[in-house]
Amino acid sequence: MVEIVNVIGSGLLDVEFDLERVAADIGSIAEYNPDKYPGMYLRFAEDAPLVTVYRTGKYIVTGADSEEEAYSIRKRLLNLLADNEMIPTSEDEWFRIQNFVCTAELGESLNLNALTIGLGLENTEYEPEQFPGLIYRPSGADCVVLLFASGRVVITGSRDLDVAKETFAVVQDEVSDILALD
DNA sequence: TACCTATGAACTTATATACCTGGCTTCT
DNA sequence: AGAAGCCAGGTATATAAGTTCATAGGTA
Repeated sequence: MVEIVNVIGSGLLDVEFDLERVAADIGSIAEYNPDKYPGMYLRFAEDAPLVTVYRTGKYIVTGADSEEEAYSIRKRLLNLLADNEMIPTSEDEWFRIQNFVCTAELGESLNLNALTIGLGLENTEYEPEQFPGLIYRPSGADCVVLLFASGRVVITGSRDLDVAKETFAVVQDEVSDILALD
């Protein structure tokens, strides 16, 4: 069972913002400290995903629990800007999911040293003194899998949820084959 | 050698995972 | 006072973004 824990998306509005003014107009849900970071932060509610808006009109949504939530936050951003007459009307406007961060469970404790060998040294990184997880980059898959001795797994870097799910299924098979020989 | 351009990396945010360490508090 | 426990932060992963600073290379 692959569970989404974080969705990151980015988009473009075909306008240039004066973030100082935008932050002032929007009020307390906006936070802008150009000395610290060039983006303006926007959070609709305490536990809501974070939106980072840039001078160029580009923006990022981080911390969504689903693709739907990321899109609904984007819609709220568009509505908010429209209400404040910073209307981003353009054909160039776009938004896409850039990264799904997921967790999953293999249901058994893992011998990470055996897995490093079994999954292939060229595809794995395991330095327990540096980080307790095994970093696995399955060849061909455009995502990265972190495996922990507890059997818990993190799948990250995928733009497509189905890719993350398929990758986990493959890893699940590979791991059970390797551990059967161990 | 001096100056200019180009590249690249750190910064920030979210999030799970887990292991170590330092600092602080609490209990004996 | 010393031991024990707890909490926070650093370690690593992906990804977008703009700014800023460093370094590399090339040209004069």
